[in-house]
Amino acid sequence: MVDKATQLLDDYGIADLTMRRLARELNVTPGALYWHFADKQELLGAVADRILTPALAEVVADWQGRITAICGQLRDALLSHTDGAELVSASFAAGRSTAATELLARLTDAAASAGVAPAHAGLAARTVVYYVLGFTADEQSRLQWDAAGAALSDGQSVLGDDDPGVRFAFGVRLLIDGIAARQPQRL
Amino acid sequence: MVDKATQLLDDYGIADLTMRRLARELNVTPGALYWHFADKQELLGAVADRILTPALAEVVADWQGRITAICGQLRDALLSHTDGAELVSASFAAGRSTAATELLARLTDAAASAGVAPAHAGLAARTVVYYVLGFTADEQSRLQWDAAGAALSDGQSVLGDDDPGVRFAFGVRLLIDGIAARQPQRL
DNA sequence: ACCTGAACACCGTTCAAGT
DNA sequence: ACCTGAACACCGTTCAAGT
Repeated sequence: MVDKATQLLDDYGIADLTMRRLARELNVTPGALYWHFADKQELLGAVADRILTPALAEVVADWQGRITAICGQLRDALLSHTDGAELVSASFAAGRSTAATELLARLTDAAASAGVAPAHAGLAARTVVYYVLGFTADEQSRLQWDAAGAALSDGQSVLGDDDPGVRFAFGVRLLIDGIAARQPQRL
Repeated sequence: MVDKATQLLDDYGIADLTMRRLARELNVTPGALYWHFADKQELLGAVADRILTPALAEVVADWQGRITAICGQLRDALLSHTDGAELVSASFAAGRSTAATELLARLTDAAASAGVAPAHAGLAARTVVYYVLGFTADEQSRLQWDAAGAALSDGQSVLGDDDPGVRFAFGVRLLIDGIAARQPQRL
């Protein structure tokens, strides 16, 4: 069920991931889905959890390394599925992905390790998540847009400032520096 | 047309801001709307622009002051309309709000003033926008959720750490410190 | 220039009834 | 326990034809 939904997402995108279409693909009536899921959001949350599973690999490192790793794994996971960033963003906002909640908890932990006051660590973590989701949704929509169209004009650069990975890392470092400045005092 | 759409948004929320409903409210046929707007996204972009107009008030200050002001004005504008953050987020992501683009340009300017390399100023600006949209969408959904329900349980605090304004400012400062760290060298 | 009528191709959700 | 049939109340978009 979640398998077929994920496959539908990958093959046709989030706009075509409808309850009716999923039912058709499973050779059941639309109503049948409502015995397994309370509503569409719950189904999407389950798909989000599936997408996020690879991003839950544990990492042993200092707090900067943990944040960098989680951000990178999260972005990779989102980019691995058509409209992945958009779907996970929606499920995260609706609070219907437990995996997203777990990821947030780990970032909160890392922020606390950085010396951010307990009351603020969760805020710092959310700031990071908003960035990764926003950046990746943006990247993915451009990516998918010119995948279906121009055969990438390429432009000038050889290796650098317009590589999405490099651009992504810029923001991650910005956030890490901002978090570092949240320590009670610099040592 | 955009007036009625905005009114519909304020009164019933984004889910009920449909082309058919807007047409009904204007005493026209759904098809009539497509003489004025190419599609629904264009209409939503126009509503987004309307919402964002108050956030375009110019501010004279140093770069930190400009970023803080733009973020605050943006959040206020979003909170002034039902589902404002969600609607503007969608229009921004789809690149169909010119006001959002203008706001991004101003943040890019401020980041450049901060000494961020020209190639990176736009990235820093996007990071800020992702934060404001993410934070405010989150805040607004909670706000609207317990506006329709429990008469706010209130909890413990008297003035502080769980005031959304204070929480919002935390992230803004984090971002500003991160941007400051992007300067070629500290003076 | 601006709108209607009517259609096309869909949605999410509910729920009595069946097996 | 799990699903069907059938309905309810909708969607966005197009386009010939009218005024």
